Amino acid sequence: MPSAPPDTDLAGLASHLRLSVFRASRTLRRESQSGISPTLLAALSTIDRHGPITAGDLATHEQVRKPTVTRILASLLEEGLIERTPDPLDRRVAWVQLTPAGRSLMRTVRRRSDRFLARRLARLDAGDLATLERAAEILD
Amino acid sequence: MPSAPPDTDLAGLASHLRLSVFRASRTLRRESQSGISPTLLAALSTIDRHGPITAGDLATHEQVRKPTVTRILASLLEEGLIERTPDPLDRRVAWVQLTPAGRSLMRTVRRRSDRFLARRLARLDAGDLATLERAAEILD
DNA sequence: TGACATTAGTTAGCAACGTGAACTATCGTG
DNA sequence: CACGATAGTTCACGTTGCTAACTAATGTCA
Repeated sequence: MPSAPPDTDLAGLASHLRLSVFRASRTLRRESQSGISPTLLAALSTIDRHGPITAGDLATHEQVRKPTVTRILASLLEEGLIERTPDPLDRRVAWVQLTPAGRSLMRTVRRRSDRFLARRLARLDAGDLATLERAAEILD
Repeated sequence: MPSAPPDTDLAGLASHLRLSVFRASRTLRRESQSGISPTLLAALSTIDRHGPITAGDLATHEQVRKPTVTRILASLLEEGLIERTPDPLDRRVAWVQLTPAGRSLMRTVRRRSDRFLARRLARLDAGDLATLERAAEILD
């Protein structure tokens, strides 16, 4: 029913989308199975993609506050997945990047660790896959 | 590039979708603004839609374990949004349904409380909206 | 230069959320 | 009636995210 009042559509879609995304996220969190939590993995992925990055920029990308980033980075450091390099010009900031171990983990995860989700996706047809692909971009 | 090896596509999509859904959920959680947390709202919505329901069935629908449901229901009860009716035949179970206050809240939320998300959705074109609508169904 | 605002990041304390393990109460079945 | 299965609860724990308040370094401007 694409001819319903736009406001109604938006509100309904917003409500539906919120619940769906929320529940999907909960399920994904439970099925992480990559030895690293979704939170850490998302951050690691961002650090991987955006090269050396500061904590502040990471907070922006991850849509998270700075104290949260502090803790995320502490965990990743502890796991040996990232390393910090102090900025020689501005001693308040440090640049963060993946260690070889971090890169290795990202490769593993990207290549074969998403079995759970991939198996579910495999049940969908090409049209639905395209829809999800596009939806992911829109969500970003 | 719809002709790439299916496995590669699936893994990439899975990885992308995971991160997108995850971050979107985080953002939505922060912007809840309906006087009730996303967790409670999702549960309330399920109770609303699936009529009187038991705690176990709610756990299944919400993709959550039973102890979590216990706590969710306790919160909703405390807020006066739901009520429990003991099953007369099986005294282990109780049926949960919305109170008038709960129904009223759901109406409000569905109708106009999703301003944040709706405002963002308003920037998208019809095609993208349809995509998201479909994606929400697929995610379910 | 030296006071003051700004910026980067941390620490501390709090609350929400979800879990597994162990428990109670009830039900069904041989 | 004993014994296993089922519905829920309690308990203790870990993760995640936040705000408020802090430290430290930087920039600005009289």
